[in-house]
Amino acid sequence: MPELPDVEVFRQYFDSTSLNKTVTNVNVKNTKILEDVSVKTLEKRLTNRVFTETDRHGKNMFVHVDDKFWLLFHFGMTGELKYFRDMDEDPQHDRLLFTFDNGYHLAYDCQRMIGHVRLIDDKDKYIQQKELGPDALEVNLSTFKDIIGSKRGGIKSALMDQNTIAGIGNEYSDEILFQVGLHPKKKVTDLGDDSLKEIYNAMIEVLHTAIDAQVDLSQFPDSYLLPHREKGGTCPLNGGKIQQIKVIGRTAYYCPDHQQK
DNA sequence: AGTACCACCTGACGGC
DNA sequence: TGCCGTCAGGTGGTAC
Repeated sequence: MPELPDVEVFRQYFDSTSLNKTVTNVNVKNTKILEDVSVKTLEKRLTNRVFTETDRHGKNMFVHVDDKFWLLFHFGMTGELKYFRDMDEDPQHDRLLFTFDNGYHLAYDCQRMIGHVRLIDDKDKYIQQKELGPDALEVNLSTFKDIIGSKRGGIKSALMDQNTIAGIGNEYSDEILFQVGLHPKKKVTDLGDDSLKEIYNAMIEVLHTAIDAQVDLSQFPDSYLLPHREKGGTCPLNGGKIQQIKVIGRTAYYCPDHQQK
């Protein structure tokens, strides 16, 4: 599901396909994905414009339009981008389609329509208004220890809280805790300085590794949980059976043999 | 402040 | 074969 590494790969994909071309047509195929903007306004403000650069904060992708304002993509659970020429390649759940002056198209495909698109004038102000925490790949160790260390609940919920650190969701929080050998429900207050530092290092390592692998699970290291994160999965470290538990309403996967409370 | 639970939304899957 | 309940999970709202 689109978490920080996925969104970063989408951003790189967007950069390599859709920058510096004039948008000749904007086609909103399902209005449910629009947030605080009408079809008319979106079409009017994007037609005949150029996407000039991109940025990302957590799971949010920002696209600068004529260096003036921003188009925000949030991918929800099932969002993705596809760039193509012939309309027979138009993906099944295309909700928003751009056409460029070279005849190619960019589709925002979102099966479950939990993602959304909106226009933003001031990106930093938007991040502030949403009260998002620092981006997981931008935050430094000292800030990480301060903000995670001040939490009272479990470590998994702290890592997934976008207002604490932005970018980590259910799957990557499982991977990070797997790498450091901590139980998902371990209380943050029971963690020492060294543990927080280990979690921080694992977070950076896991996120970079996933981006380098272009989030292709078959390219992940053998020692990673994610390729084995399923019912009946086997721990790649000790052959133990991967367990599932509910943590703040999410299904957490972990290896009980080496991830203890 | 943290957690529990619900809603949004579609499609896959298991049970009968 | 086909219908139904459940689940996936990012986000946001409400209740405790």
